[in-house]
Amino acid sequence: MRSYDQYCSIAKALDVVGDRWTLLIVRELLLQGPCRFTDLKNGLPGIAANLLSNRLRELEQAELIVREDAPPPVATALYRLTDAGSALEPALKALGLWGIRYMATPRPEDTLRAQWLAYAPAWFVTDGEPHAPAVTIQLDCAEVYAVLEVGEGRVEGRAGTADAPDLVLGGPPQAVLGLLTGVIDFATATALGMTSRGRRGVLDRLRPVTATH
Amino acid sequence: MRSYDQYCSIAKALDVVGDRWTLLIVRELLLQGPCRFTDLKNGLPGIAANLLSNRLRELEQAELIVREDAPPPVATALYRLTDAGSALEPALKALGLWGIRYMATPRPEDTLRAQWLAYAPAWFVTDGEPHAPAVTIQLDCAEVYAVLEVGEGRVEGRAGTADAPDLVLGGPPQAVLGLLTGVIDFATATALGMTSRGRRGVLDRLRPVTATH
DNA sequence: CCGTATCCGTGGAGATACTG
DNA sequence: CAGTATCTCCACGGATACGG
Repeated sequence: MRSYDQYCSIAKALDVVGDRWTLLIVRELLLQGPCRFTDLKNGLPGIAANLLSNRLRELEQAELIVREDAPPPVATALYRLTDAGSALEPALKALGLWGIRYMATPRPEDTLRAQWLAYAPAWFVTDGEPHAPAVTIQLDCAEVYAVLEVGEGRVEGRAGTADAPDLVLGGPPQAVLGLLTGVIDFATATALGMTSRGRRGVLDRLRPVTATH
Repeated sequence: MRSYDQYCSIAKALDVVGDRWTLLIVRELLLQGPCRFTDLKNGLPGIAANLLSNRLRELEQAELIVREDAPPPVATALYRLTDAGSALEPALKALGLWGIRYMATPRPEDTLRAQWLAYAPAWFVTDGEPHAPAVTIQLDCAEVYAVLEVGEGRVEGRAGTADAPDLVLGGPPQAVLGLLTGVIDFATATALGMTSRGRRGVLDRLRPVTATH
């Protein structure tokens, strides 16, 4: 990216990560941990292979990622965030928190990945009853599965399924995530097609994070 | 900007503000308040007039800014952030905090504006002695003037000059801002050409903000 | 299978000149 | 002063082919 040539830390940050796709690559590495080229390509639907290749080289030169050889069983290169790269997490969180306002309107052409289903509640919702027993919520949106573990004041998310979840939410992603992030209520989510099975009362302990100015 | 078509709030945010120059336009409106076209052009050295024009139209369509007629004395259009536009402030702060790491290396071609000199301490530094009397620091970097008011736990910045500052810092911007944001110490700043006049002890009450993960 | 390199069509970015 | 019009050029996106 051409430099803005401005002595301003925002402009400097954008000089490094302002290119198209760059921040989304960092997002994937934050959510998934060290990735192979193909993992990244799968997590970034729409990116061209040559562009991903270019971006990874640029990120490596900027020392936001390192490329390293994976241990024996994999035998391929892994891309991993450096400390400087990981330090982008607060910026991505702030941007993602702002972007929630655009998650309410459904778009059929939008793709979905399990890790995105998991990170939104984990980043933008807290556990309002830290002393209550931990609970597990299973999310199932359009064949994409994620698990939320709620307890000790935190909400943690991961892709995949749980054995005995306390609550299972299914249906359109915008209904499930809208409910979890607090932009719509239970009745509205249900009207949008959300299904729920189990202890829906556990939803009451979730508290949406609000922006800190 | 072409949409990423991903159901992810970060991607959605970048769909709206990921275009080149867009976030910097928001930065100027946050720092300067409502602006005329020319104010923005001056605050964004390097932008082409047509591109600024395009971006303003896009921002207006996205309802991040409103274009309104200024009161009689000015008789021209003013661009003002909406609530949704102002809500980008935490994201810009997080990005700017991350970008501070690139402020240490001097680049002769970088431009500087007084409002950038003012916002960095105001956003990234706090007053560590909230009960001490308020003090005023004058910054003078390359003919660019800004004032910091430190007191009651806060640091506020503005472009311009002060009558009787407690401390005056001058010299290369990277020395002055590097010192204020805590990336270098007083001796190093002095070695880089920073000059100081007045009560340098007031610097001890400044506390750099660290990223909140 | 993993990743890179090349070619090409399209659109956005940037510079300049011009107009109300 | 506040933009608009026009032009060139490069980045992006997509497809394909190639090297390890």
